[in-house]
Amino acid sequence: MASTHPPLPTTRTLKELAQRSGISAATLSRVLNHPELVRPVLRGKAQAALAQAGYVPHGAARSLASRRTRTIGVVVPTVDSALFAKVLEGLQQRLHRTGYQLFVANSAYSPGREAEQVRALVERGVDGMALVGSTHDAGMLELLRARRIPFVTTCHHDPGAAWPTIGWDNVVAAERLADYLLDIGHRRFAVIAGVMADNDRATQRVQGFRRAVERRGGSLPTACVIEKPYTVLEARRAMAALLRRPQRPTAVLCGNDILAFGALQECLWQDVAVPQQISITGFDDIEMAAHCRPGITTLHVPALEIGSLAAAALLATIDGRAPADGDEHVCLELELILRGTTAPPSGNRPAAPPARPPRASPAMKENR
Amino acid sequence: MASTHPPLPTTRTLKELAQRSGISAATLSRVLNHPELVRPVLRGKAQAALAQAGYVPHGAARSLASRRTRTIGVVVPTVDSALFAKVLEGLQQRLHRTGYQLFVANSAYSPGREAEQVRALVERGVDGMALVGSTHDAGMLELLRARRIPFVTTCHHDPGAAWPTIGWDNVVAAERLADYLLDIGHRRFAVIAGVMADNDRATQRVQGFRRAVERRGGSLPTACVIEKPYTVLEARRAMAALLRRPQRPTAVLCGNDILAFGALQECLWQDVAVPQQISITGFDDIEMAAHCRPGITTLHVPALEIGSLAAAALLATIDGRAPADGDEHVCLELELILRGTTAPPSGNRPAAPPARPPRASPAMKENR
DNA sequence: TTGAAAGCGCTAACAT
DNA sequence: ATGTTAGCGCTTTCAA
Repeated sequence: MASTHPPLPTTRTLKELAQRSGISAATLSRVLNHPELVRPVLRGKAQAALAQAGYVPHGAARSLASRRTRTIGVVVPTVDSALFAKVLEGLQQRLHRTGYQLFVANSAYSPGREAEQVRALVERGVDGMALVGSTHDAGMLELLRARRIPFVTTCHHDPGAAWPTIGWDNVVAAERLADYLLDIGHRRFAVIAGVMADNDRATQRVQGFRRAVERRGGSLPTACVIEKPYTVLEARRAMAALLRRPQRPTAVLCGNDILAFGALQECLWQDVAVPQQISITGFDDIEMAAHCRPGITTLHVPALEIGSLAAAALLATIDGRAPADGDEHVCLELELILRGTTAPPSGNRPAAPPARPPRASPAMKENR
Repeated sequence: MASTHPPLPTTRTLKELAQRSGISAATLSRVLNHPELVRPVLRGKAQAALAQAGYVPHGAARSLASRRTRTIGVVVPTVDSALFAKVLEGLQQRLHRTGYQLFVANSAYSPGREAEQVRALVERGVDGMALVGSTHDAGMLELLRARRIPFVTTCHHDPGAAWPTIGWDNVVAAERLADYLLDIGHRRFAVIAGVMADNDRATQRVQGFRRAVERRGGSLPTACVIEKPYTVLEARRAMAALLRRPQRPTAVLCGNDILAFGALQECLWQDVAVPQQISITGFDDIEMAAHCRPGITTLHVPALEIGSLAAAALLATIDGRAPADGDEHVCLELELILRGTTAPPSGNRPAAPPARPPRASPAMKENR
């Protein structure tokens, strides 16, 4: 199976290449890094020599001498999430175009684990880091500060942070969702939230829901907030539990679209009509939300854009440019996407609800 | 906002630490890398000094001297896929436990782009690489070979490959799915496939479908194979087109669960009963497949396991151990998961189909 | 068992 | 504009 191969080409280093090409290693290096400093004729020769030798720079040596690695680290809670995956794509797109590579690690929603991963990446010499949210280990932040490693945090908004943040205000966004449900007449809510411990985004969303309800004189007792990991299965279990309650909520606010999808499917399996008997909302607007029947009412998070803005902010800081003015704390407005999972509570409506969800499927037109 | 900070600790390097601790840099280095070579007393002192100084090794210097980076690279078609995300998680789990970090790049399903990314990662000095499938740029493979960089390929099966492969046989698996539909009486098929150009997995799945059909004397004309990018929207469009045909297929084989989900939702939106009027199958068994109504009949791909097996194979090769015997070409058997999207074609059944999909929801029991 | 010293391959001052 | 030279911070012989 393993065939014999020709011997390895012997020209691996610049020094060797310098000797056999008659061009000094310094010039060769310049051609690689600052070609404009080398006269076109020589540059051409050098490039030919480099190409002909199939020269591949030695990153470690390069980094040791230049003190940069052209490498960025990112730690997300998990890569197995439609949202964070898109953020990663956004980061990659921007970074790869600029010749950077991306270390990806996951924190599993634990600040301690995040700190470990960050440290491992700092050891690898990353030129910058992207993180998620506001909840971080103090020692980790101190390490980043002491080492002067630029970093940004994403998917949240924190105008007080001493570093750039790229995201949105989870409290305000969640509030808007609840406000909408209140506007159309709902008063009896339940929440299927993500696990809130160490998760500022999940916590803030619940805060937003609660604030909206209380502002209208209602309340959201903790018994009405079910915390669940972000899986479809767990969301179904939570919804199943809610449906068993003597007094069912008329609307269920979910911590994200995965939870909303699970909640919705459980209703469908139990022949509970959505939105006639119960309304459901999500958060993130992942692809599925637009296409399932009924479509999920949610807030659109421009995840790709957030990734690419984060990359841009990082690159700017690395290059010594301060992030463009007013860009230190990008706070995006999330669009409210009304779909089929929400309607006024049935008590509020004059006639019997239609037997089936609406047939119209506008999502076929657009792509989000 | 930017407060003044205490000056940076001055002890950054081993040399400095050596001077102020009275322990030589060599010993300090040994304590870090081969602690068993240092007598316990000295080792203790050294560790104390290291810890107290908050010493963080300099990866580039380390790599330059030791010729390893404790870094692995992986290039997947896209990170924004439930399947590849899980493979990445599997890789991370195993790798992080061993002190490796992961570079993640995406090929966007293009071998040329994959080659670029691999080269960039080789420049970064990765100790090993994980790739997807069998379709690769020849120059890229040559680079990996010349540099003696261990690599594995995943999500396919190729017993002829000169490197370890971890995955399953897409032809055989697809065949099994089609066989099942044939067994329950289907004869009129359509396929919603992934884009096959440069995608061996997508191509082989269609081959498998076709082989099964032809083996029973049927045929799968190219007009019945619609190629689409792996998005829910595109799958819906494909299914909409199929539903418009004068002679509808009784079963639609989809290239993966995302396509199957889209196909299913389009049927639901159009009030086409699944599986009574049309059967649908997926591939991968992503979480959603178990929970939507009806559940999607599919093949279960143990993505997490594949990631972790790939990591194990890589680590074994890096450590100079050959992958355990028989492990060079791991070919996993995929379990066929029968759910609600498949049933015998209606012509084959005695009575009228039930008006609604089945209520039973076994997926609540297990987690996949 | 420990320390001294020689690089690892490159970049960036510094000379020319 | 190009070449010479001195490190970058660590690991790893080698000698003691």
